[in-house]
Amino acid sequence: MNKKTSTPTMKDVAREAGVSLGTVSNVFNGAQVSESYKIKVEEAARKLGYKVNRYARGLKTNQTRTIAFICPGTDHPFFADMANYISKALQEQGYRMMLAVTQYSPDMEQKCIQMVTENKVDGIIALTYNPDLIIDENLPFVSIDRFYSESVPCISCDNYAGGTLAARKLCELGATKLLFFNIAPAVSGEPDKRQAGFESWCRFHNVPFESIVSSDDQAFRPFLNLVRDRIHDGKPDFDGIFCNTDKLAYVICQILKENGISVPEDVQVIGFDGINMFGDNMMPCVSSIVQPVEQMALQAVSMLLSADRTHLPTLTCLPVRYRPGGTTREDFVKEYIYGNGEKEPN
Amino acid sequence: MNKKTSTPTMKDVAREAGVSLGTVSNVFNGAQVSESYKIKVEEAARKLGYKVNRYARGLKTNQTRTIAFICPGTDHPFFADMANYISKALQEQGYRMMLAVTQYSPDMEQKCIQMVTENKVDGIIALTYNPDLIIDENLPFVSIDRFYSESVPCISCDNYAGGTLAARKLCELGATKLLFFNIAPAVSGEPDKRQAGFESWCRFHNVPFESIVSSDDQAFRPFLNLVRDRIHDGKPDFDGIFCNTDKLAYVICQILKENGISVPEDVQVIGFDGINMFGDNMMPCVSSIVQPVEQMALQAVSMLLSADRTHLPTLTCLPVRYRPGGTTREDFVKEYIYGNGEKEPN
DNA sequence: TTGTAAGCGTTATCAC
DNA sequence: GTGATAACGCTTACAA
Repeated sequence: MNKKTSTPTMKDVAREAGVSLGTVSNVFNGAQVSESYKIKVEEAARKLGYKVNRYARGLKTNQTRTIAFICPGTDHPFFADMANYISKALQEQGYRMMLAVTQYSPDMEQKCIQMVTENKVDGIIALTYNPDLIIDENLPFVSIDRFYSESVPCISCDNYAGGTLAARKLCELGATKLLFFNIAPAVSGEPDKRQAGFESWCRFHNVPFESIVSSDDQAFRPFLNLVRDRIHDGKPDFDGIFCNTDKLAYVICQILKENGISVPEDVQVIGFDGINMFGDNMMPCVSSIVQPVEQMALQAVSMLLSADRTHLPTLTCLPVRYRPGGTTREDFVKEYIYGNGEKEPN
Repeated sequence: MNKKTSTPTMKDVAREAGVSLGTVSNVFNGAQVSESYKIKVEEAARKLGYKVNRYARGLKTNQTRTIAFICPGTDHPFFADMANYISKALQEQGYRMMLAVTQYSPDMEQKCIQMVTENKVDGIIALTYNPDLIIDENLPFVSIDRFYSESVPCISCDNYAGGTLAARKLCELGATKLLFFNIAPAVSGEPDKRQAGFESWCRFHNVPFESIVSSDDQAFRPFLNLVRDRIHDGKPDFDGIFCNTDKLAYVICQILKENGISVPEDVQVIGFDGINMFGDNMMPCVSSIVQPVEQMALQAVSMLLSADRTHLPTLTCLPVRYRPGGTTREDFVKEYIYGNGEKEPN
């Protein structure tokens, strides 16, 4: 019985194989080692069940092949998807992902950065709301949806174009009097551009519109009241709504229906995000401008891991697309019922 | 200019404070240190911006205060919620969470275990499907929804009771001819008990029922065909369906509606999981038996971190509850529209 | 109390 | 090519 009952180390492997410690290290790091020694070492390692200790390695090499993803929480599908794609991309490149959730608390955001820094991650991808976040210049950092400074690359979808697209789509589908709905965010960020894009398109094309932004603490109630005020003789005085998020769009649809208005017959609604009901990329909950979450994740990872980080773009906007989801007047084929894209023979 | 441009170490703090290395360590570990020295050290640390290097600490102490959560992917809301609650619970206890996604691949599951083991996590919480998973007896492990062996505690909701509850609810709400729908899982697990509970209740109460389990590769198509076969003169020969998951329930509702059947008027549908549309615990997508995800997460964490792990229960089943979600005949108040539980004055 | 020094499991720099 | 040996930044006896 060995004196060591715990996990075997390189030393143990070296002893077992009858070679030196350095040789064992060379084998596992792909350095020049004669075939016979290599085999001896590999056999000894297998026999002992040796696993590299990445903490020891990290201490020595000063890189851990671990990156942190900081976000408010994976309860929201957008963050959940982002976490999923980032994690997948990292694993494929031999990296690990640490997940830190902040619940929208600015303090927690800073604490999470501190936490993962102590943990010697090689970089951070963060989706944060604290405008005064202190970011270590020496630690690779990529921000999603929020611009911090020239030295922190920011990834987002093309929010402005998304707003434009929403307005255009609504009009193409027959809407003539538009509304923009949003719940005011606590701090400004890239998503604010959705409204700007929407309004700009409407102005340019002389489409009448109105923007309603409620305060955060009022939740959805103001929209309920507004919708009711705008209904005369059972008909609303608007016929198209662009909501800043799918969640808001979903609730608005509920409100409309509860007030006797048909969606999409009377009023068409487009949201933003492209949320899928069960995360399988096939069941939209509303018609929406969908964010390219996977591309954003891949881009964030690639920029974070990029060898030369001195010439990174300050802001990267990835293209959005429109997807019907039943709240606009449009063929909306439920492919998930009928099978692989084949349309139901009727 | 210091020769060291990188992050300061305890040595730097010691030099700056004019004390020894051991004293600095004692300060940060709450050991007995005279007040004057303590202050000197803390000031030096602040001045230098010292942060503990957890890799060095972990190497020495053999514990990293990091645990791994392994699951198929956070794209599905159930896993996403689980990841969120586990992460939250861990952070509150000063632990970090590593997220590893497997995409339902048995190989990946094993690889992820290897990966996080190399990373010296203090424990693993896993939601896996590989029945032959090799689990290191020395590393604390808690399994969710799958029983492995006496030495691996398994957490799940009370699936059997959930099946029973679904059957009972459907009947209480007026259904008389029931159906159970499921897509056959690749491997058996705790969730299989849902069907058993459902059928047992029906038998005991002499309620006619039928169970339809389609094979995985057929997706939803078999259910579409079946529903159509069962409609005679526009009326189905069943009036209540219990689906093994919310996702299936959601699709079934779509299928029913597309075939001219009203939900919940003609047919009532109950799913399983308790998925919330935007992760905010208030927007159900179907009537459902809801899993106590937060309690399961807390339980998993507490059992994993438990000081005495020799007397842990083999299987822990947490209670489920029924929640109306619009697909059963029942008051379903959309609280998120009208405000904090106050019902709309009518 | 405070300082000194050994050692955690690696990698890396040397001689050989 | 291979084998000693010195770090990496920390904790922890043990000595002072």
